[in-house]
Amino acid sequence: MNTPKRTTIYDVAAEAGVAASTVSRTFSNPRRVNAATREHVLRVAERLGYRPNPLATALQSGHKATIAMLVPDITNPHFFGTIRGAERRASEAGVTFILGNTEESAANERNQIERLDHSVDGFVLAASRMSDETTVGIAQSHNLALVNRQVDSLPSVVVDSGPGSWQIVEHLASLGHRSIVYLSGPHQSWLAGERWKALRAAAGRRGVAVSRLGPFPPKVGGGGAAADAALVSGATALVAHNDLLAIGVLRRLAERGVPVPGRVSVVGYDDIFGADLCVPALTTLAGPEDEAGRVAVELLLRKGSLSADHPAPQRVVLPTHLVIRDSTGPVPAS
Amino acid sequence: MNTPKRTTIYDVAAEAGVAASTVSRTFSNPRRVNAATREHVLRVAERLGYRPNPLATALQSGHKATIAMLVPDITNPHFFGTIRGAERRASEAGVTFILGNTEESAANERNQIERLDHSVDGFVLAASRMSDETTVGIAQSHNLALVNRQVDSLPSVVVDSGPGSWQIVEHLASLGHRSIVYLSGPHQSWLAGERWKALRAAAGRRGVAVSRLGPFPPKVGGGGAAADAALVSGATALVAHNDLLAIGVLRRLAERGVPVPGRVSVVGYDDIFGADLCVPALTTLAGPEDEAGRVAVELLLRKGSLSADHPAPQRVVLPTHLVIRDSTGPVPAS
DNA sequence: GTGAGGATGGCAAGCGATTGCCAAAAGTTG
DNA sequence: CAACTTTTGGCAATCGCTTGCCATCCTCAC
Repeated sequence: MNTPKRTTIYDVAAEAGVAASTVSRTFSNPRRVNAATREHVLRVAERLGYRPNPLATALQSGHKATIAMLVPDITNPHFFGTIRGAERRASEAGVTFILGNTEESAANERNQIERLDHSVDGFVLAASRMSDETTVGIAQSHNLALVNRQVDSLPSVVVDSGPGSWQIVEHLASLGHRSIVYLSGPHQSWLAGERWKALRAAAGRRGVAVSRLGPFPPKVGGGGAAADAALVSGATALVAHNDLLAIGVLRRLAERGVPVPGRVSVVGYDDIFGADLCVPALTTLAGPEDEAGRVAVELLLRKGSLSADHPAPQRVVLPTHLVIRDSTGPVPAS
Repeated sequence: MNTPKRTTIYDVAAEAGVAASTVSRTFSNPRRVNAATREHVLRVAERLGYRPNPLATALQSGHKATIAMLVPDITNPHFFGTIRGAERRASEAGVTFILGNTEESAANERNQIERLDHSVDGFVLAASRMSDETTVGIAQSHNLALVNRQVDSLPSVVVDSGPGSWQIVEHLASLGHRSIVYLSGPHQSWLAGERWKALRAAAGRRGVAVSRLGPFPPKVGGGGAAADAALVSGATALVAHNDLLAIGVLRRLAERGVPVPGRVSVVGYDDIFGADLCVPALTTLAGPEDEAGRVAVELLLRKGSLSADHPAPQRVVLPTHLVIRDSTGPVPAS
């Protein structure tokens, strides 16, 4: 509010009897100044309570020490792991962390990027809703790291749905299920597409029938319609696009008196907080979401210091594992 | 990465045939420039894809259009609601939102404030761990809005534990409980203290015995020790410092074969996601956490434009309500 | 026709750092 | 001791925008 005139390099310089440039170098390029002088300047700076002004630094040098993470829906617990991991890594690196919500809209996503453009060194885009072309276009002039999305050779980290989906199918098949229904999430979601593709492929190889219903809103509330639709399909195993939806399905099934896993088995994706609290506890594909956040930031930071000898941007794939709880069981005898 | 030379007011000025100051005013103080000129400048700016650089603006004018929110533990679902609300409100106001984790440490909190000092217009401090004195000190030179903490007359918003705790006691008493145990959270937590005080007062007025155990870590993992300790106390009703702890307690109780609410009743605070998923579903004191986040940001923004005619900084208290689910029931006959 | 006053645009001085360039000082070498 | 290289510190320009102050130019009233 009241600005008590923060101390600047000039104040320090005057007090220490050196030029401002020397003070600046003391902080930004210490080896450029004599050890004795440096010590002295540091001492004076300390005494005066000097703090470099990141804005001024950024304006001149372009180095902002700030990154932004954009998520489609900050409400969705699924993202909290990723947010957490990203914030942690950023904080460790002394980089300030901006969080933005894109409300599931590609346009909104673009806008935020525009807005923040000048203020950050790069963006972590979680489950981006933008098209491949748009993304590539933006990557031309911005540092990007994608989470749960792959576009060309842009740096990305995904929690692997391929093997995971295979595990799900394997698990269900080994319980005797011959027919699976996939309750899909939003169609603009790349991840939703990947999960479906992987699931279908796995089912094909295992000789299990699989069909897709939806899209359903990936929230608990979406579970009602999803469960009802699944029930008429006659499938004995339901795989939901994510845990939220799965929990909603479980709830609806309970309402309708359909025993789980007695009559149908239910599987989710993500292993969010709460997946082991519901009844029956949810069998779900767990992935290292925190890790995904960390790695994404890592990629961004690394890219910043990219030079000729550095390897090209990377695609990281993180392993998943199936957490088997109580919502899956042997196929009913009938 | 590669900087494609962003367009500046000078580019726009040159192209439009006016001075840079005119371009600047067109954006920052439109009424200061002739309507026709303004239109023209806007058109040119649009065509050139000009975006004001917030850093330069902030450096000169001091107006950063950015706020930071600091939470003690980004891992705790309790804060999700508040974070969400705050981000939303900030976004609505066109203010960028920085999120920081303080790892439950007052020192860390101070550091972050120092670091971000130059970059933001103000801070939302959620469940701050800093002492009253420190907080007041910082408030001298920084814009603060407190969530779930009250210090002097600093702007704050709290989810009211007083009436809430009263409701809890009332509910339990009406079920016949005569003896309550409070399973407390971290002692540095202001909120923990408030809850205990309110609970004790309410119990006193209602003639119910109440005692405090703990502190326990306010996480699911803390529930084990808490449940065990509570059991030996012989109380029939347990009130946990928050839902995480309550859920942990529920879990431990189940392990030990203690029927809930058959033998003991359990109540939590916060109504986090998952509170209605566990078995038995948790009776808990729900508060408008999102709202708290919104209001905190609101207070901050309002304070920014504080002038003589404005009212003094405010203390907002948000109402709670008790959500009665399945973890509370009549006191056992024995 | 003249002067007052408001509207409008431009000039230039910052905001607080970074950094290329230069010169003085110090260190090396034969 | 001369000639040269390396260190070290200072000068001043610059990043992109804001804003106080001044000069015009219009309007309007008398």
